[in-house]
Amino acid sequence: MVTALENDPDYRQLLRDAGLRVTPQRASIVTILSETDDHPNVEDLYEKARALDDTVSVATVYRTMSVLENAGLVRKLVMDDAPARYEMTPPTDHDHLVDVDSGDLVEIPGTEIAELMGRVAAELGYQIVSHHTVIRARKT
Amino acid sequence: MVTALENDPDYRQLLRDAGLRVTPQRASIVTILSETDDHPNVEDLYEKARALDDTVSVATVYRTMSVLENAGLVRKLVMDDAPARYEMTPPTDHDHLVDVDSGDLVEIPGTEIAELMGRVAAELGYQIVSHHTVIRARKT
DNA sequence: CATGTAAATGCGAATTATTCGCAGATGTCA
DNA sequence: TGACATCTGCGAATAATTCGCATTTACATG
Repeated sequence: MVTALENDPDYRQLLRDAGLRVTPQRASIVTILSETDDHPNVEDLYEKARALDDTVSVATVYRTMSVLENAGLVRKLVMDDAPARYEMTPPTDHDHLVDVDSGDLVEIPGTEIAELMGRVAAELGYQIVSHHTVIRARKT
Repeated sequence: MVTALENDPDYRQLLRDAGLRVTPQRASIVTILSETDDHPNVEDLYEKARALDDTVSVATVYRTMSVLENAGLVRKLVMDDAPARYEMTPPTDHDHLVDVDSGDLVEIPGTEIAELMGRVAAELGYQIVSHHTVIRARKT
């Protein structure tokens, strides 16, 4: 069930804090993205957003995701052979594992990976902006 | 300088061992990929392959990379916002770091990351098929 | 609240990377 | 030396994403 937009001042504020205008389209998209547990691609978002607000266009979904990614509110997950998926930037970092047989996307909990990467980047004289790991694996 | 194809039975054997036919196009492409230190995309490969053998077509470069990737001879590096790049599957594993300012692609040496991922995947009941990490970072 | 203005939107066309279909060429193996 | 499955080039087709532009709209300011 999707919460009525009027009851979600949170997301509106999130947008404002990022210096972005709060449009109904953006509100719908962010609401959907916040309330889902999976990692939708643009098509998913477009369809669900349309159900809330039938003025949303695909182009706007793309533009919104780009803008949100830039603002650091959203993370883009680039897949090997499928359209990109998105998730709200998670409070606790995690990486992803794709089940090559079923296509499932599993979150890898914990910060071990992130910590190691930070250390490794530091050794090379770099500071991490973002990192993205996708493991392709098969159930044992 | 590019070594004459006739002097590179290595790559030809590599293809045969993978059950693939050795065509001049594939030989050119594999030679180029083996002798380069950077991580070319299809366009790079196409241009360089043309210099060796002007019958090579883009479609064949794509097909060859796909076939080589499937055979595990080549690794595809999926970038966020640019065409995929390729490298020969390295004897010692490594991951990649993109300098967000210059666009440079730096190899991360060592097996620490790979080991950690193997462990983490195992904990989730999976066995790694491949993993791919791209760190986006900025010089400190 | 009226309103000027930059920012955002929808639409469809354009781009970009990649794949496909097919007819002809060519490795490989008997 | 065939036979034939595999490859190839070509150009057309797809799929994902971006762009151009005319119109609308959020929102700061008076």
